[in-house]
Amino acid sequence: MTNKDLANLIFPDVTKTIEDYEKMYPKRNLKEDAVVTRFAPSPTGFVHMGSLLAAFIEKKAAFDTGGVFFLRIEDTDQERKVENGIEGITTDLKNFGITIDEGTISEVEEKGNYGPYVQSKRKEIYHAFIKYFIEKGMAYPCFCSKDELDDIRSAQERRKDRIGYYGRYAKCRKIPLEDAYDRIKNGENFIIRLKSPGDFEKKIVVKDLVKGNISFPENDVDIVIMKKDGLPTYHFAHLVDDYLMRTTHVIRGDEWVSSLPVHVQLFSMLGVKPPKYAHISPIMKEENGVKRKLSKRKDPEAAMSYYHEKGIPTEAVKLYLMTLANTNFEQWWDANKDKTIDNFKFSFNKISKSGGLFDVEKLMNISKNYLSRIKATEFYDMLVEYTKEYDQEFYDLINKYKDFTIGLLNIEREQKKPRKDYASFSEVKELVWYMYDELFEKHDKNYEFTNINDKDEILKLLNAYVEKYYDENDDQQTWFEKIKCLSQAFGYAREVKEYKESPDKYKGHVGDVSMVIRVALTTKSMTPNLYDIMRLFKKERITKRFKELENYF
RNA sequence: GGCACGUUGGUGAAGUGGUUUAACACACCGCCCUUUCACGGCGGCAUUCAUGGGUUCAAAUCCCAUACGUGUCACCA
Repeated sequence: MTNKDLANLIFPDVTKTIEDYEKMYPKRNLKEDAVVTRFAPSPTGFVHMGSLLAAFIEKKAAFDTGGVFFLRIEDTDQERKVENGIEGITTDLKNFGITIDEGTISEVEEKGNYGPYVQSKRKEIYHAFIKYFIEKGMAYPCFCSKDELDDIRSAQERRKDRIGYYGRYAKCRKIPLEDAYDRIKNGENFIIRLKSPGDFEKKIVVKDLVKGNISFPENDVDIVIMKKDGLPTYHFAHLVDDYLMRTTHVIRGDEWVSSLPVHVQLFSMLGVKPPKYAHISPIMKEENGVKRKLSKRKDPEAAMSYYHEKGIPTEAVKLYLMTLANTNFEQWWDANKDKTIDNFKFSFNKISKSGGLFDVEKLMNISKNYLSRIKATEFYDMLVEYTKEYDQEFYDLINKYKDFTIGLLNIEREQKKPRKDYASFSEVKELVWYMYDELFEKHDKNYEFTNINDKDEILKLLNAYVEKYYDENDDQQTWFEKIKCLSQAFGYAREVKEYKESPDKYKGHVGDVSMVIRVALTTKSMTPNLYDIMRLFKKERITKRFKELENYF
């Protein structure tokens, strides 16, 4: 009786060897420093912001080095599986603009030469590897029931011993080959465990690209590598898949760091080089003074759809994730205002070691910056997309007045320091409603007059202005010069300075007069550049607004 | 409880033994300003890097201990 006999009994149908698979999936033909990464989620629903950050980093690392980024579905836990789970992942990635080079593309399709990319379809590959482990005496069947395992655990707790199936507690490890053979032959239930060669007293040092060198005791736990349903556990699937798919960098959440001793052990038992590891910290959220992991269930901002509905451009979310991914990105972006994320070189050692708080405020600020830097036409196109889905009325308006809207969005945009009005598409309408007559008519109006608020004075000023001064063809300088003249004619100072020097001589100053015009047209005391607004309005609408004010009084 | 990692302002953080009287950004506060792009401008905001000890001429940076936080210890990933 040999290990081989046992292996053949357990896997009578496995014909391919691991060498066959190594040949089927050869080392990728890429540049020396090209990085091969993978996003490997379980199909349990939408993609969480933390996973998205990982996917984003994985994509970026591969993109920067001319490598490959692929999507693998980890569905070895058949119980957690969710209906259309794969679809949820692929569409979330697509909506977020992360394209995959290889892997699963829908519930039923995939592309690339290293598949299948869905773990439940790789059973026979895993079996070949598990068979190999058994043949080599590196794994063995375990017949322990749930109750027996519980007993072991409570014994360990009682003795204040380490928890786990190892050393003298690993009782199935000692079952003679013949006995194991017979029990399996008799149809007894079993799973496969790793025969760990590790020694807990010895230390190993594992290099992590984010956390640096981490030292652990060697793993001596005989972990389960194949479950009762015949599917491998995460650890074993990780070994087989990332070896065969030739992954160079495993980027994942830091809940995996404590498994590192198991993983490096697995790779060394197979006799192959492990990938490089980068463990990223989770995104945190603060609530009632307590920090906790951003939760898929409790926090709406963990889902992509949240940003989509709010009309926060995906590019802004990406920029924010980039600042979380590489702490030096923000400064780089500030110094390279015309560049995009693609121009930025990602580096592993600039990933933050500890988990940062998810700061929506900061995200909004980044969004403002982003939206202020793009072309008005780009902004317009995205606004059309957004309103099409969420605001039919505004959608119709901006389509009807396309050039006008673009002109409006372009106010104070093409300059060194563009105006930063908008953080999201959902707030545009509330900021510019007064620009559209259709919205202006039905909107609640609260004219925010300030220093000059006498009804008659206001109407006199406005009348004189349209009749004697305003000309829609004036350039900005002439236009303002005329307001100064108007001010002078009504006893207001031409310059603010003059007024400040001798306030008794004047009723106010040119700023006060400008304000009257601004408020009369828009009802608001704070608007973008008044000259530009008036250019867009033209004389007709200006007179109309002034008239409406008369009725309002 | 074992193992591992982390701890710089309200927040994200720079910083890797001396140019740090701790960068930058967000938030906050003050002042100015309504044609200086006011969703701006200027200024302020940690005598101190969790705490205590040690090494050193010199420490946020190195070492030790303590506290706190996080992860993990499944036939879940």
